[in-house]
Amino acid sequence: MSMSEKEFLANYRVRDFDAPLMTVDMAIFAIMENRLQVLLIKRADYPQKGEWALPGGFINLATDPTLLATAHRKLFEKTGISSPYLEQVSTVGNATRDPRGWSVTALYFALINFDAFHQQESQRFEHCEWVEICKAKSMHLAFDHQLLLDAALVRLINKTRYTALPVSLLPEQFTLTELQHIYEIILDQSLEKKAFRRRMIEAAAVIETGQSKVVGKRPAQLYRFNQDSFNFTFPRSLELPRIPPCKDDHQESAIHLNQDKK
Amino acid sequence: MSMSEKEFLANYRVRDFDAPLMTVDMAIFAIMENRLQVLLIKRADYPQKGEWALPGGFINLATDPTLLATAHRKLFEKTGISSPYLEQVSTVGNATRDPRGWSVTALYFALINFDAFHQQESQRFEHCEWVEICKAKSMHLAFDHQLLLDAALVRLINKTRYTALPVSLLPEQFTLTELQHIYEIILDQSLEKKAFRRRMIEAAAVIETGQSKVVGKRPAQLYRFNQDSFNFTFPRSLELPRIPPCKDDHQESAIHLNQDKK
DNA sequence: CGAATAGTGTCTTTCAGACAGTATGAC
DNA sequence: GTCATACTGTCTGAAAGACACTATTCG
Repeated sequence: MSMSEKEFLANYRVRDFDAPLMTVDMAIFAIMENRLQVLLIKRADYPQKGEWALPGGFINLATDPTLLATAHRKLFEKTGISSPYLEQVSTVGNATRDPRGWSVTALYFALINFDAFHQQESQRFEHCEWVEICKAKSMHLAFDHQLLLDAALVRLINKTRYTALPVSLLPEQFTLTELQHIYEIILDQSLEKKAFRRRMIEAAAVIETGQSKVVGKRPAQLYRFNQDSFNFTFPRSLELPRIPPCKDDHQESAIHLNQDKK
Repeated sequence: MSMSEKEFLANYRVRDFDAPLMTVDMAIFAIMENRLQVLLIKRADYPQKGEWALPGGFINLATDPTLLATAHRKLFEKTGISSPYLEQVSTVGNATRDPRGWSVTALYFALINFDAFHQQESQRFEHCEWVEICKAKSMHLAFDHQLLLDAALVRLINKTRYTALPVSLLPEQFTLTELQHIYEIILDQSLEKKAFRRRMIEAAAVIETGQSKVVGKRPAQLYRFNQDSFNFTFPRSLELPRIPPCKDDHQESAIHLNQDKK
């Protein structure tokens, strides 16, 4: 009752209280072979040994200053990359997701350039593999990692519609055609070239570097991401593909419906 | 090595490992007296006894099935409300935010109708108070709760620009003028009446109930939220207030700039 | 030259902002 | 009638979509 804050803290023993397990899990995305891929590991230890899972693990209370630092550490351990795009997606906690007991995981997602990964891969002994999204979606993953992967994907797809986030999947310099291609892969939808370029350039999301790159026939201008627009969002989202007008029948009634709106 | 998953789990002792403290904190918002307010409590116990803080606390591993359930329980304990708008904002964890040690908190934000709160207030013994946002922002709050409050506010303000979220601050039925007023309070910006109504009605975010309500002179149509559009987002955000054109001087050059764009 | 890729001109469409107008009811 | 509040008509403007067009390089 008359204890001071100092006394309270001196007598406080964290271990005296039940606490849930706390982990950090990572959905690490990259583009390779024209597909969006996610890095999965094959669990080397119990529980769920041998199952495919998102990389992740415990916070190192001694060395990780923050939760974000834990995520950076995990990412670096798996990919050798130290400055990726990294964002918290959500935190899931319940009594049943881990057989060891009540457990909470903070899910982060990272976007990396696959070339940067490939070069620095070396010091891994845990088996890990890049898996195409459509395949990963149909796999059985450990714990509730299928749900986590889904949440990360939804976030990526949503943000692709109104930000320049996907630049983080490309190297420093890129052509607008390459960038558009990445958008199309993520959204699984083709985009209008002119509208895409106008949007990127007029909002100054990307900046011309002056250099150019020859891939096919005509050389293409190289662009880089405008760091000023790190938290930039476009004033409108990219639209969903239009419902192709049903030409078989009912076309007239559809037109009537549209006119009713006016 | 040759241990089975069953054996592993039988020998696993959660307490054998260091774990951070894990809490859930709540930013509970309501509108009263034409102001956005947040519910703060005066901490009854150490640490930070006597300081103002966001309501929150530990997960009850025995009774809370999920993290969201913990948030619901906390909210109910403080407000008596069981079906509010409740959403996870973010999770903050680091070694320094709590003097007891490495600690993680999952922040949720809730929107409630103040009338619903008021009626059911009774069984509280911990001192709690509604505080206007501008005042709360200038107060000293326990731990990093000032940062948490800020994160929740940013989320609320952002979502107000592109969703119908603020309906959760009103009773079941409301007039469009009332709803617009709530938007204006949150955004601290006046909105165009016609544009606001068109947006809400044409997107079917709200539905006419047929009933009407007399407040001032002419009776106003009552609307209710369209549950179908729970996860609905408007195709565009409400715009920021235009920069009022500087009439003192430089007006001509401003006009030139506009024309240059064409 | 043709083929292929890079990049532009310009019209339409959608939806928010502006603002003046009309409608309804209390007094 | 006036006044206040509810509600509408309709023009402007910003930014996305559609699509035909030109430009540059390779062979």
